[in-house]
Amino acid sequence: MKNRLKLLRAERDWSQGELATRLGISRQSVNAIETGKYDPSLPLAFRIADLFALRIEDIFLRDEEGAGE
Amino acid sequence: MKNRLKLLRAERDWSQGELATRLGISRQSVNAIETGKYDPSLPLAFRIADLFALRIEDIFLRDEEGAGE
DNA sequence: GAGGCATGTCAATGACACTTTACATTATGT
DNA sequence: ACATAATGTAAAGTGTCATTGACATGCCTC
Repeated sequence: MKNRLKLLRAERDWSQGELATRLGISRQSVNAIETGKYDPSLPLAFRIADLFALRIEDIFLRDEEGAGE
Repeated sequence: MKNRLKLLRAERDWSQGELATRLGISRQSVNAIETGKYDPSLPLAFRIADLFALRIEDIFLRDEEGAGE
């Protein structure tokens, strides 16, 4: 399960801490998700999608998706 | 976090056990998700969406969504 | 009424999501 | 050189996801 979180965050010039605050989670959780340590829970994935006004499928990708690029 | 799992399963005439097998999880897990005991992990949510050929947002709903119906 | 099937639920266990505290690194500014 | 901000990482703790095994119910059929 890959994700485009780091990219989306960079587009908005947000630090990990700032994104964490907006999501109501810890900075370390943001870091862990970005660096692929684990996947967020489904409710958190929805909050992330809402924050960026995107669909979950546009932020989180199956491991094959977009891999060959 | 609500979900339309029971409905989608009924449309296909699958038992909880049959759905569980197709998803590679236990029957009790299917039951627990359907009865709202907990939400699936994000990877499992993707597997469910793939199985029904739907988007996650079309199966799992924020608590407000479609509530007033 | 006995047998099978689908469902709901409970207890116990292991794995993972998320937390706090803490430390190291790198870059920037004074 | 010192301080600050951002990032990466680690350990320990809590709660939730998901597991198996078991038991009870209702339905359907024989």
